[in-house]
Amino acid sequence: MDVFAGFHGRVLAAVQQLKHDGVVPPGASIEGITLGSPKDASHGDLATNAAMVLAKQAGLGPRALAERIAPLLASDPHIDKVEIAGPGFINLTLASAFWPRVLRMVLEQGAAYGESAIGKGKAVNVEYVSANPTGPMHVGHCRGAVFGDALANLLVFTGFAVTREYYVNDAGAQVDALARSAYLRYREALGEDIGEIPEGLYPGDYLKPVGEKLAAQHAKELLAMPESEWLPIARAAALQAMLAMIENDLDSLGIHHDVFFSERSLTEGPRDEIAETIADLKTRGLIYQGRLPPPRGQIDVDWEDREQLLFRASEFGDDMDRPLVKSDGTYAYFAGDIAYHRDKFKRGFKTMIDVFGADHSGHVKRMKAAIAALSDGEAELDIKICQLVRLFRAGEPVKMSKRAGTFVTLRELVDEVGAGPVRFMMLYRKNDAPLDFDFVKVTEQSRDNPVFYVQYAHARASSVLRNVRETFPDLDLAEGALASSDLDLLTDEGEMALIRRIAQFPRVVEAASTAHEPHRIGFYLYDLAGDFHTLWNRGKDLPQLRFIYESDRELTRARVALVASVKRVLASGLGILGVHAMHELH
RNA sequence: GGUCCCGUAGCUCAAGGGAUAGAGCAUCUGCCUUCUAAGCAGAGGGUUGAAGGUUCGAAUCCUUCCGGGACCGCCA
Repeated sequence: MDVFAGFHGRVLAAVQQLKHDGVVPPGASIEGITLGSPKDASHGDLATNAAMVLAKQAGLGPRALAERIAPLLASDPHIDKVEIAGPGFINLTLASAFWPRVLRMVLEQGAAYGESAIGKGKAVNVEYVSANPTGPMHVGHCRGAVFGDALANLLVFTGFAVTREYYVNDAGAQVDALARSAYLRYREALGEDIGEIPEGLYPGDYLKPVGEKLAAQHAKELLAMPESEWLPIARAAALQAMLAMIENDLDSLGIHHDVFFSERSLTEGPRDEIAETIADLKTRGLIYQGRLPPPRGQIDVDWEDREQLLFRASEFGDDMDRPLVKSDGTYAYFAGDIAYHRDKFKRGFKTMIDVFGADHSGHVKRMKAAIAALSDGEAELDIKICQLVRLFRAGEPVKMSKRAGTFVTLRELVDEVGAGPVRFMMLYRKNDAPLDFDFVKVTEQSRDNPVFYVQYAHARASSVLRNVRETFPDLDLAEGALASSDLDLLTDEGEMALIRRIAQFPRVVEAASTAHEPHRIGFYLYDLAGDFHTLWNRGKDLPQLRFIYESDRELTRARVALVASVKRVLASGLGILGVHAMHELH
């Protein structure tokens, strides 16, 4: 629950009153009226743009209209001062008695503080990771995985019914290549010298256990079979092992999906869902046989101009129509992806979020086109593209090459710096901006390292709560008990700044959720940690500002309540990011 | 050639269409030996790539250009 929510209603009520009084036309649109916290503290605690938004419609100057609104707000007992400023802002200064309510709310609600009901229980499908099951996960997958997971957490926190989903690309040529690679390892396990793994197959050692398992299960049976018979067996075994490995990698980051959706199941299930999808599109008149122009500006010797089955994606904003069937007669990947999203829609998801890597940016328009076509515009698809991650070690780029085998896996990353730092850093950047990840920096104990800085604040708060027991052993430190402290005793500017910051948390959460931008939580936590550290440091020079103030038990109790609130919000925010809050640093 | 993303302080990046565009690092100036903990406080630093447009109001939305990155039937 946002502590400021009531004030927004107050502003709207004032506008309603003015409509009643004939100052503002009854039909005036109140869209765009906001109530927010000004950046500059001298502008008060809250500010609304109502007068500026309505000025034109009311035929009054913004400031003149503000003069009419202001008295209506001033009557609120929680509002101490109403000022008109700048081009027509109405700035509200809240009564000092208001602020203790914030902390009381935090302490009474505990883990629920900051939760929101804006999701209204709406079903949202978040698809993320969806790495090809052909090997271990590498760093490139990591960002999308963490992003999708944190976004899902954020949506849950704001009242959505979230399903976390992984689309398993277990159909197509690369999975057959995987199967052949596993088959080679099987022969190797039987004692055969297989030599070098041929080009186009997967050379990694991680397939050796699959070969050994096949050998143990089937002995030499598979050797006698034609490829058409052993391939499905090898494929199934390899896929199972790869998925287990991927789930294990994801587990090391605390990531767990609700649904693993098999691409293969679209055509090998009870019905051919891709054929159904194409038929569906056909009845909508969106499928035709035609030719595509060759790609311009690049030489493609393999280009073959041919009639093919096309989806009219261009009618829904895509740049051109898209083929659904390959020249060999099998479905193109896109056809399966449409069928998959159609399946999501049929399962009741009207809001879908796909988290893609930068290399999939070209798919955004066509996927949105497909969703619009299949749902008659009823479903909404947001696609979040995570840009590349560049690895550094103490400022030096880490060279990676898939061929040279110097590729950094997700597992290596987590093993070296830990899941928490990996998650936090992957989220400490907007998704559509590239991200630099420095192995050394994330483990540094400095203000420059936000992971440390935020964790340190939480550990420090925990430390205060431990230490206060020595001075006041009888203080009840439970949040519910601290809520009844005399919070009016908190009057220092540093304390007030902290309370105001804490009061922002619910709005930051809602804004981050609405924008699908979990990074905002990370930046908020950094700011909150900064306010807390600053106040702590002032206690060095001014002992009367210390949280634990031996000569005043009640004041200490109020300050401990503040510290407990900071700790709670830090923990909640870290929880959304999926980072475990530390009680001690080591 | 096209599509998408990015361009903000010296560097790395924030900023729900809102007021004087903010942090950290670096630089400069002071202070300091701890309520177990990263030392602390302050200062300077900007034509938000450029030019138009929409708006009461633009870093944010639209158009064009410049620069950087990703991608560009029949791979998934």
